[in-house]
Amino acid sequence: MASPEERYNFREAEAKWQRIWADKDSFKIEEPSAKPKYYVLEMFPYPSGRLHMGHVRNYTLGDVVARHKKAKGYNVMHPMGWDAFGLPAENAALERGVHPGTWTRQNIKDMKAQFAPLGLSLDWSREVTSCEPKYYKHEQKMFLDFLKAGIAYRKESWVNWDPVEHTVLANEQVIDGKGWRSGADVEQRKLNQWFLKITNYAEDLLQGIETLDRWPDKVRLMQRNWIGRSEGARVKWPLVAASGKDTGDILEVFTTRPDTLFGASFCAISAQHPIAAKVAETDPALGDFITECSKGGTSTAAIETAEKKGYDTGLRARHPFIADKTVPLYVANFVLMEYGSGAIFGCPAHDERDMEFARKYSLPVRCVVAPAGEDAKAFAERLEAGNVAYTEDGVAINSDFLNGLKVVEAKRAAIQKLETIARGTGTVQYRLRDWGVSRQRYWGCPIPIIYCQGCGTVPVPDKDLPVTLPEDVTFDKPGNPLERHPTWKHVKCPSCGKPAQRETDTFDTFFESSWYFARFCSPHETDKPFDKAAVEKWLPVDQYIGGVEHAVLHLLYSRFFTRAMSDCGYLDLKEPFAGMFTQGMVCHETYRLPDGTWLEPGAVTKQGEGATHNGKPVTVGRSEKMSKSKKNTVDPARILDTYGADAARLFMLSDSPPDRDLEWTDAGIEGAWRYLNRVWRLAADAGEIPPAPPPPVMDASAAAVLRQIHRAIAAVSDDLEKFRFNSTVARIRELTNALGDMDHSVAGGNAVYRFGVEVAAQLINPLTPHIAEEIWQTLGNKTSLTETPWPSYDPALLEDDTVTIAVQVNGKLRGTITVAKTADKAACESAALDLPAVQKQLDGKAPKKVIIVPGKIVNIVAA
RNA sequence: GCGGGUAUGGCGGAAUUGGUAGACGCGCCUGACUCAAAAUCAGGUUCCUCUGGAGUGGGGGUUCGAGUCCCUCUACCCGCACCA
Repeated sequence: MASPEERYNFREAEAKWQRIWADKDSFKIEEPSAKPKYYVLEMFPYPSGRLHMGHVRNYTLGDVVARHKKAKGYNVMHPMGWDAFGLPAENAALERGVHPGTWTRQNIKDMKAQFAPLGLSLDWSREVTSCEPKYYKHEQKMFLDFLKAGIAYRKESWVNWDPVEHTVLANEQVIDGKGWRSGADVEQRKLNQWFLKITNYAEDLLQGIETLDRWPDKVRLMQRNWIGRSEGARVKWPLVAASGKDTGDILEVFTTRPDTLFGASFCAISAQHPIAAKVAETDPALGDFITECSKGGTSTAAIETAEKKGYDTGLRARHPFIADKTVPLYVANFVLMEYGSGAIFGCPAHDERDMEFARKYSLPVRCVVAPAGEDAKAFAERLEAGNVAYTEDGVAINSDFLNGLKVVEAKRAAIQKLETIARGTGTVQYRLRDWGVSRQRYWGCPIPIIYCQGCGTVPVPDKDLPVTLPEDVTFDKPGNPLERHPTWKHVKCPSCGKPAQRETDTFDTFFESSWYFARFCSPHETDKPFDKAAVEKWLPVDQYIGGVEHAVLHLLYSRFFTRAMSDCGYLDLKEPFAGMFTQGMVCHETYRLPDGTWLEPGAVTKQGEGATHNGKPVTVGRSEKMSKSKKNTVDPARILDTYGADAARLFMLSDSPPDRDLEWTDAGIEGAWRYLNRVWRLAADAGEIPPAPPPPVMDASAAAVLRQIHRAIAAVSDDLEKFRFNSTVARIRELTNALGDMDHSVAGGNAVYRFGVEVAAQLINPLTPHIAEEIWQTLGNKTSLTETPWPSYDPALLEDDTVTIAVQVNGKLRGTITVAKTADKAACESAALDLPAVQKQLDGKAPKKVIIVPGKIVNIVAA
């Protein structure tokens, strides 16, 4: 038995319980089981080789859920694996000459070892590694099924091209329009690439969001906006050459504001639009402009923040409604080829961007919508003279047959007319684009396609799957190693037998993460990706947890993939994640020397207000996301070694709400560590008390603590369900504070105290499982907390008979009264009016009005 | 540029439907124990011009009553389709 003075030995205890859990297979699912299933999943990590605090936070959150649900009587599945394909492995190969496979597999080994001391309730027997053929072969098959089902197709699309390195760059590798390594101006190039038809599912993905009631509203909103459904019209504008003759081309423009067609003053097309290319053939200056637009990368952010520029093609476009009216056609750098038809019409009076463009190129501004009830003529004059567009609701003016209609009605009428005169149609447009899955990289899943001169695009036959990556590749030359491998890409055409070539592109790594949650349900299946029955039993994931940075892409791709897999007969499900939780980042203060170099936290000595490094003053910067570049990282291994897993977990859970950013502080982890020792001393005391039920008659103080214990169970249970882990910790601390303060010598004192410590161990178990088990054992329990049901509370013990309520005069607090819970309004009022502070405020006058909310407040309104 | 979010003591945060702002903790202060330190324990800690007043990023509004609802402004953070 530990003496109260002895400090808690986390090293011994944590290793001991981790061994016991492993020996007993405590975290495997029960099979068979009558219990309801619960699937807890954290986003599987990219094996960078170093576990960082963001991982620790993510997996701790999941572990709390998993352990709590297990105690609540669920059959819990909590797997882990590796998102093992990706760019960093190729960068390592390039920079250090290590093979991506060697590097990745070593990292997995290292990281798995770093996981162990965290004490997570993971079932490692389900581990999956996405870079292994036994995993990725299934997605090659899926892709071929998608191809058959018309979900996969090939088309040309634009990429960031580094002219020096001769490689395609990721957007993050394009910095200010230049390649990150070469520094050369990045160009946009067209390549043939594979796409998945996620746009076919746009409406269903949008509708599905409504069913995701256990997702954060902000994520649902972001997905809705990403899909970006908008109703509008496609409008046809026949083009007219400078000579006044029709060219025969018809420009198709998408607009959400067909009601403003009468205010059109120009049309604009993307620099990548076919018409732009055609005009450029005879106009070298336009060619230069297009080249200029192609510099700076493909990212939407870069395109939309660039200065708005246009080039007048000299062509004009025929207005659909006004006979003989034409507007100039520009090529503009802000028009996206990927959205709508790659062409817009500009109505400067009612669109900010068009207004800016019109002022820059001296184009007319014609007001065609005025706010209802205002003098339309005066409003129009003001608007046309100014630089601010009017984008609000209103009534059509200067618009022929639309005049007098409200915006919504005018849109409808305009579309109807367009359709009648065959100059356009009403359509629904989505911002969502098809998912480009081709990557010109080595370290990814090979796309199982063969190109034959005679037969064209030929899928690799099932019997030849998987197409595995060759291991003997070199990274000494720029470009994709698969492309220049001596033999790998040269194969016989499966259909005609003549020499043919493999597709050398690999899949986007989002491909692997779009179905791994299903693979976890039957990870050892060899001839199919997963067993249908297993997937039907375990999916959807009941609680998915990960960073908010994945709020759109990964989650949307997974939702799409689940639908696509269902359509190909793999399963029968639409939504893979029933519950979603997005955690915040882990941040730390930053430190810099006067010369601007970043310093690691360990290199900085803090003294009072200031900080120094080897005697030199250090600037303490604000807290930012932990990153290698700013050197503000804290190594979890060091923390675990110094304070143990429980302290690290407790601090991460207690300091901030899980969905917000967490600031890592040394003081915080120290505080958590001290608390664990305090709890440990309580437990040591309680261990001395023989178990006994509380006596029927006990002292009022002991009875009050007993009520508090029951309140703690209720509050903690509720907080855990709602992901309020920081207040969970606060509630548990309140409980242990009360236990520490209570007088054991009163009637029932010992029994209540012992019961309180037992409950505290159970409540804290999901958060700090090692010390909880140790306490549980100290109290003489023979079973593990992993097999112990969650404590229940007696609702009758949750509340006191009396309640203290606030008394306000004119909304300002002047005192409190303590009344019986059942006290009526009259009793509350007279008690409140009796307060000396209230008397003073009233100054002898009668109150004008008294508002009484029983159990809450009395507010006296004085004259 | 577009989309999403956040703002409360010296610090992290709490306040679940509009009802006692600052729970719980960190830090700090005072005291006890100690030769001393650490650890531990007890007490205190929103601010101010302090018998009162102010106060939840700034300004305005609704209400008996606003951190919470509405309008407006500011600052910071995240995502933007080839990082994962």
